[in-house]
Amino acid sequence: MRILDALGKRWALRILWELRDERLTFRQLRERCDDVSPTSLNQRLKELRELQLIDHIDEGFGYTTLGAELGHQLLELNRWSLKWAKEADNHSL
Amino acid sequence: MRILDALGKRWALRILWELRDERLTFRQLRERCDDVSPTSLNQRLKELRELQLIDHIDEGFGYTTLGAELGHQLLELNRWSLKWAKEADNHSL
DNA sequence: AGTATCTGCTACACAATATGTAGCATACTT
DNA sequence: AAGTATGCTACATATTGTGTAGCAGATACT
Repeated sequence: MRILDALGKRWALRILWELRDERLTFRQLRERCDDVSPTSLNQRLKELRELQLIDHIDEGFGYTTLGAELGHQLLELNRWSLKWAKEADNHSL
Repeated sequence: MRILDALGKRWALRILWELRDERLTFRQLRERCDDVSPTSLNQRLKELRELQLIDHIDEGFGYTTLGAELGHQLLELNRWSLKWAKEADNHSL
């Protein structure tokens, strides 16, 4: 469950989500992630790089080939969560 | 991004994963999640219940209808992560 | 009635992790 | 040489998680 544990850490999913369709610099990524602290961001980036999900070539951070596949899954997850938002609201959340 | 943030908290994904094909009691869930502290488990369960992803009727904790859909996504994610494990190993991790 | 054994969950002291602000070192531009 | 990006680190503070013990309720059995 190595990957699930990694994705379960704070900001990990969010970081991957924010990279879904463009490469971002460290600072851009910070802004998108509600100004997460650079310490935390750097820590997560390090881990995600070790897992070979993202890399840091030239113009900032972005998906590796492997990471891109995960990104696709996140898109599905998001499509679902939009539906979730509707239904959960209907049930008075 | 309410849901993504919730899923990004520690143990959240793991908890959902462990419930993928059967209802579990509080204690069973603890064991499956590497003996996570009851404090953390309870905290996460509370949040996931508020999000209407899991419920607690009769025989322990399990998916709601909404949660079951998310569980399906996690199965996909897992299928991918198995493939990931192979490839990442090949690239000398 | 008493004991045993489940259940979900809380208390609390301690440890790990995240936050927020400042700023460094490097590179590129002007 | 001064300005402006980059990724990243330092450090004090706040938040969160951990680990152990145990409570209170329900069910079952003697």
